[in-house]
Amino acid sequence: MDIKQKLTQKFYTRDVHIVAKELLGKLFVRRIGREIISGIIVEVEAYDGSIDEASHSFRGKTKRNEVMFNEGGPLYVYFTYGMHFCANVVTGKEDESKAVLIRALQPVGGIDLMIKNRYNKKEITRKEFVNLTNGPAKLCKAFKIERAKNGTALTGNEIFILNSPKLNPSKIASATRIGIKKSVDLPWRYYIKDNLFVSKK
DNA sequence: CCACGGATTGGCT
DNA sequence: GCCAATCCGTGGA
Repeated sequence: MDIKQKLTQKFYTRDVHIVAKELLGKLFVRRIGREIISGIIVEVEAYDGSIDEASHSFRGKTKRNEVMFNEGGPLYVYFTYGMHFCANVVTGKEDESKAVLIRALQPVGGIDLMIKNRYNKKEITRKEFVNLTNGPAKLCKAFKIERAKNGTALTGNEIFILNSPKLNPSKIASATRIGIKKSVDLPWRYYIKDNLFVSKK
């Protein structure tokens, strides 16, 4: 079957909510030179520029959000709070401006390098391990994703996502999104139930 | 465990 | 000038 295959553009050009839910359980992979870092996607949020006031693209295209207006496939990386980067998977057709924020990963491969990237040390506590990738800016730090990665094609070999069987819907929960002040009631956050690395129930 | 506030840049009103 | 799709340390229960 198509286990362990890289997701293709066709996967990303579909509806943002379908893509968001199907991304759960898939392996997010980052190659840095010869090293590989990877983690299972366990929490995401959908943003829809056409009807969603919380979306960066709700008020139209700007220099900052222009990647969101591409056809599904690239990574949209934004800078916020003066110090953090967060990563989104752009979905849908050209000019739709819909994207999926990656909120949390369960570390799988390259964990030593993740720890170095995030804490700049070797030994960490159990609490620090749980905090390695359980938030959108935390995982970007661990995976070395910053401004220069904005627009990176997920069909390339630097940042990509590997396919895996679709999760049973009973394992997926939906809830309101975190950290926004507009469109607060939309239940567009999706996460894997009972996973240790989900940022918030 | 929870609540609160400071950090710190840059986008856009 | 305002404030953000966040994180972390502090202080109290």
